[in-house]
Amino acid sequence: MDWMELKRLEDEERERAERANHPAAQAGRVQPAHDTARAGAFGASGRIPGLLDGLNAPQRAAVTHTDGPLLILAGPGSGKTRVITRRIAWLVAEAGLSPWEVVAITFTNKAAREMKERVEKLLPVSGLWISTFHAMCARILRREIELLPGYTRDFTIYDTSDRNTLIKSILKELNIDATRFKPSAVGGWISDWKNKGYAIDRPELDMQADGEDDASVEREVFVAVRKRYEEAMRSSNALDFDDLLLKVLELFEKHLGLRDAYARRFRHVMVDEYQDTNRVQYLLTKHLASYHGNLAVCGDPDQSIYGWRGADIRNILDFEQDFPSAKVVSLEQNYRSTGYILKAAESVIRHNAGRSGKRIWSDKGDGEKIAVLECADEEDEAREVAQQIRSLQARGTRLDRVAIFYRVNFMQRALESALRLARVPYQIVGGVEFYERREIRDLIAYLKLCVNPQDDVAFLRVVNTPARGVGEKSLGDLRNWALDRRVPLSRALQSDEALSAIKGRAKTGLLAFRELLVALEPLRDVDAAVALDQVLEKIEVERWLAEMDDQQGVDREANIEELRAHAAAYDRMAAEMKRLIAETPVGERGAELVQAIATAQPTLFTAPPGGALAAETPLGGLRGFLQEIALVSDTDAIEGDQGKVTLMTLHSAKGLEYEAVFLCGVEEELLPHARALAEHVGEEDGVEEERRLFYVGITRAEKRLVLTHCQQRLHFGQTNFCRPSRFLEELPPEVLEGGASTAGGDDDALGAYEPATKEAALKVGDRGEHDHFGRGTIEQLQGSGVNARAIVRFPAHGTKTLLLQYAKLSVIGR
DNA sequence: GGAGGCGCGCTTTAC
DNA sequence: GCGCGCCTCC
Repeated sequence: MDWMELKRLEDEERERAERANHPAAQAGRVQPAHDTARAGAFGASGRIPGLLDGLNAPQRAAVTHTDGPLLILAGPGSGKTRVITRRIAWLVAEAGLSPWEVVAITFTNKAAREMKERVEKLLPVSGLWISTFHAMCARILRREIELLPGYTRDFTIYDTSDRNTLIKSILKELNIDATRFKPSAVGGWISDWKNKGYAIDRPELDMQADGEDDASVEREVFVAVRKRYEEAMRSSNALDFDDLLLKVLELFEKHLGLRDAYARRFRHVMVDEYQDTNRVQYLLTKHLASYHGNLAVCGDPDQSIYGWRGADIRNILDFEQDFPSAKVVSLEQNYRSTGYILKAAESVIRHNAGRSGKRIWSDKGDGEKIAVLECADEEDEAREVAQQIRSLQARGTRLDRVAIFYRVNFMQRALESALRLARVPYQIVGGVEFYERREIRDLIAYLKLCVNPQDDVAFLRVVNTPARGVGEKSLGDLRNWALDRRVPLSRALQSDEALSAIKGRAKTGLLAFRELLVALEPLRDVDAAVALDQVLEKIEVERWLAEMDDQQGVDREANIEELRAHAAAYDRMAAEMKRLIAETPVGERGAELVQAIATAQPTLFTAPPGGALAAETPLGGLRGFLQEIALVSDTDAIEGDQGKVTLMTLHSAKGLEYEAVFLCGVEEELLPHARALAEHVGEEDGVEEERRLFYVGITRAEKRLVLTHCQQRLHFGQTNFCRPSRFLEELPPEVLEGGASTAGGDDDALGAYEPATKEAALKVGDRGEHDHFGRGTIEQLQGSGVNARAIVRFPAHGTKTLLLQYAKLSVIGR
């Protein structure tokens, strides 16, 4: 019997088992007393009172729609999370679904965690399957990947820098000039290519499909590297982020029985932030919903900001064509921001073409006007922001309700030092990550080797860390031996033949490392903290630290300590979850439900103890810890109530809200970013995505919004002049504070700047023309410099105060 | 084979 | 302005 046939049989068997275990098929077996599985774990409605309380009409419609496809167009602050969580609760309590029949996909782990908590607050259930695409796929793969040749369930996950390291060595191996073809760029090509799902359905496609000019050298490089990359990944038993999704897609397409098993299991599929899904995610979603057809997606085309990593806004725009029977619900009422902020957001986003004309509105008052601050340079900007935050704090705003956003990470530096100087506590999202630090990466490489010795990237990282006298030369020999046979380095290391050519110190070192690897082997099945301690002991930490000591020795020790704490915390969490599941505290969790889950446990998703609850069972142990840290997103670490201001990029800000928001660097070339303005980017596409980014930033603010821009900024240690962003001109003057920084009372250097020249050219009584308001007469002139304002009466729109610096007001006559 | 010094290039955005 | 990579010297 050949292999494929064997797999088919397995799939069919799986399918049969699934069918047999389907709640519908065994209702009688589950709970004779209550018809639990069908009628709802909580019986008649009324068990969960008030599920619809406080919802507006469209929100209710979204919550109660239970059959067929559903598109929820959710403007910012429209209570989307509320709708999703209530909807999940509704499906379980009213529509009779079991929790494990619902899968909800969120954009970050943090969102998943919060959503799960909120649902569990509404009704005492467990076993909900709420996670990110990546976490979900990792979990499916831990179970199913051995259906794909060459992989085992002990696979490691490579992050972007692991990927680049591997590509770098491949470039070297293929004699390709790594200065001309940067590993990160080549890695980016590969990632783009994968995100589009070409590997599945159009394997022959190469980067030509990206619309790149088909400069043949580049294409050759791409094709050659990609091939080697895939080989090396398989030999290392490693998957990159894109693979996590792609391999599941591959499994689903090659093994329809498996696909169907999952699709049948998930009677309802929900995807949040649907506007930012890429093609692979789209295909996965379709597979998951292929059996029951109950797909609910939620998103906002105006907040699509991940085009650059393959997100395809058409997924959401074309949903109705895609699912002609779809019900569409628009959530337009905003519960987050005050009027001026919303008005600003709306008039900005209006400048994008091809929108659906969705509006957002609020019944809150106008609120505070938006401040636009012009600053001398990035230090001045940072100081100003820090000062304003202090005064907000003095007026009673909690610091954890304040955020600072910026377009690019490097802007964080100036802000950080100003905050430190002003003694404003802060936390930074992303940027220089804890897990990026050298000693941490080294230790993680060791841990990865425990579980998956085939991992060549990890092997190469630590084979000579701490120093064992293994240099380039001897390592080269080993690598060639391994390469010739297409085996992992750890295998080569086991072979005396491979080592035969190596002599002296290097040989001693390699033999020592070989022994070390053997000693690490038993650690694959222990708890994370135990494994880490063992590794630390075996590599002789003190010596290692001493060796690394480049006047930061103390820091490193603290970092290692922190890693230990993380590992121990993970172990505790996993143990606690497993205990909970094993003991299933009946009282709080809904007795029938838990029983039903335990009995109706389908064959999927790891078995006992705990039945279907295993859907949320952490993998546990070292493997689980490694998976967890591979998939944490930057925003997952945000602390909510620590009395700290939060700093992050605009991209990280999606989905969050703060009482006060400072958006820095609202300048041409920064926002919109120069790259988005480059000729080869579809000019409009680029700017429109930047505008959406700006829109996302604005709409995070509840009450207070401050936009800053500088006259000059330090770039690569060079001073560059900056112009205010074109987006500022798109803000209606009436939502802007007239007096900029003077409003707070703690005014400083602003008045000292060179006055703008515009007001000199205007006189009361002049006739002017404005982009939005048309022609009008100037009634009054106030302020000077950046604060110069004109009060203009427009016959069509009434009297407006225009901040001359931004208003497109031209004089047409006196 | 390892350590220290110099020079280059870099900055989108991230799971 | 900094980090990484390459080069040189021990």
